[in-house]
Amino acid sequence: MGETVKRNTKQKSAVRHALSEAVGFVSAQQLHLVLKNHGSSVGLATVYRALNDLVSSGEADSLQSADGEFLYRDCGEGHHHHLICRACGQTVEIEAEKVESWADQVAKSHGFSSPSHTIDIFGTCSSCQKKVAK
Amino acid sequence: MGETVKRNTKQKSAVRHALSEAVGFVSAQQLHLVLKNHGSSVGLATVYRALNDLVSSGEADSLQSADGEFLYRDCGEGHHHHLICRACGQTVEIEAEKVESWADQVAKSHGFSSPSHTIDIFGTCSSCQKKVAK
DNA sequence: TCGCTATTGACTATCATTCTCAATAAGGCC
DNA sequence: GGCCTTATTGAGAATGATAGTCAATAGCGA
Repeated sequence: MGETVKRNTKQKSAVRHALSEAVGFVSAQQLHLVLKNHGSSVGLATVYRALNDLVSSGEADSLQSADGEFLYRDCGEGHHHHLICRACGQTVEIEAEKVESWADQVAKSHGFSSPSHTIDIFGTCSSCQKKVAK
Repeated sequence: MGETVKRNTKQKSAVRHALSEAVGFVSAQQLHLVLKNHGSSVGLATVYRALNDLVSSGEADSLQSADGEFLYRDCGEGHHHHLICRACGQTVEIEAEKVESWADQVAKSHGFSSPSHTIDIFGTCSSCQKKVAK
């Protein structure tokens, strides 16, 4: 059974860095574009692979947008949730300890083990409200 | 400005009915298969259209599975959330009034309007736990 | 530096979902 | 009931995100 030894490559660091620079959530495609525009000609497939690695190692966070696209975000700081503007994509990090424990309790009370959850709030941020109101 | 007048068609009713028969969440593709097997040769595109209509009219609920597929469920009874088994797909409906209002409050306190949210809990149900343990 | 092999990148494959458009049929009107 | 307008359908093709393939490349331990 081979434990694959991870290697650090320029490409992976490039993706990691681009992700840390990005504001809010970005798609793999967006990241790929950004990297191209900055000279790093990283392959699209590599961006996907790097992002998946980052997510499974807990360095990044992922969620699905309303139309099913996967979005990623830099996230060293443990588990948390997001409040996302539907219009401009601005993201606010949310503390949700109560909800966390609620979710775990609900799962346990129904006999479900190893619970995880998806909790995200969407809305229109104040500046986007103004734009619409204009 | 054209208000498109909706028509009731066999196909739409067929989808509605198939959805109401289905247990838990089903994908559009699954529904399409079921309909085919039952003789109704409804087009796949039509299933998608019907499901979208049902969702926007509030007759159905939709969520995204972990791999980005859209799943649908019959749902006349207003807003609620789900506890879903990762292994077998079994679904439990959850009351979450507290969490609802928490989500709305969080949104408002950050100046976000017209809040909506995505709250789903995933876990392994007791019978699937047994299977694995075997 | 050498060698092994994880990783890359260009391409292709997959798969869900949406679009196109001619043909069909729902439902109001007579 | 029959007619007419037009929403809806269905088959297939288009789209678009993500995953797989495989030869070539490049980490990194020795």
